[in-house]
Amino acid sequence: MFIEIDFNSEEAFYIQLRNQIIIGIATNQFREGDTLPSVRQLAENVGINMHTVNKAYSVLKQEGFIRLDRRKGAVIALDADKLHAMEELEENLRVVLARAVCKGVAEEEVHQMVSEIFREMC
Amino acid sequence: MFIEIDFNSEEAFYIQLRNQIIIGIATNQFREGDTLPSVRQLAENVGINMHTVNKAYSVLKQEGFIRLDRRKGAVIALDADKLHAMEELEENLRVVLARAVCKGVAEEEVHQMVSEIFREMC
DNA sequence: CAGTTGTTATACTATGGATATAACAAAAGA
DNA sequence: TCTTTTGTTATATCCATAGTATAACAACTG
Repeated sequence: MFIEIDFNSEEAFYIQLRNQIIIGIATNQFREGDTLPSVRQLAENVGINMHTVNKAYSVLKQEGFIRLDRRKGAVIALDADKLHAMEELEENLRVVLARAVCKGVAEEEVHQMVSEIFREMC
Repeated sequence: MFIEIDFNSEEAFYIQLRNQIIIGIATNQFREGDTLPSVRQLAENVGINMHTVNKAYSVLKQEGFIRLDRRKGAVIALDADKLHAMEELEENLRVVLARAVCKGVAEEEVHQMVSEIFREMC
């Protein structure tokens, strides 16, 4: 799995890391039980500070995507709190879709895009 | 149209304003040509500073949702750059859906949610 | 034993969010 | 004409966050 930082992006480094890892899990490049690189290792690989990686991992733990093990490090472990995930999804979709609707994107086009993205996942 | 600030939210005030106005446009509470409240007026109504509202309006202009007129103020005016909107939508959906997929949300459930949200818009 | 792990603590810089005043030209209303 | 309101611009300040830099410690690994 390739993780890399876009240093020109306005998105915070730890958010970029978080999102890429979540997409990695969704696309099955990381699976339940797999171990992520150590904070020092990943930090060196992508060229950022150790604490920034640590923050990304902390957020991922707090959001229920990984478990932080003293001996194994960061392990993929999903909490599967589906109700909470659905609520969060709806809030996010409402904003994201509103932006698209204003610019003339049709419902059918959204459904197609959703199907296409799901084809890459699971 | 009710615009209000959640002072406990972690989201920046100007982002909250931006999102609510965009949703307002998408749900037809604001229509092309309608005028938004003046920066001073809206600032007083929702209880925040004038410059924060000004920033929200600047972002909305830069993103192609309103036009800032010397005489009329902030006027709803969509640039309808659909190609750009589609690209942005796909990027956003990829992250948002990945989070949901990890927590066990099924494709069919997403389609239903999209349809439901579209029912509130247009 | 040496090296690596996660973890915690502290300190510093830079940036961004939010506020507070202030001022100005242009437009609107009386 | 006078006053008010408009958008706009310019400073300045305060605080939180992002990112980096060292450092140290206990626990696990080889």
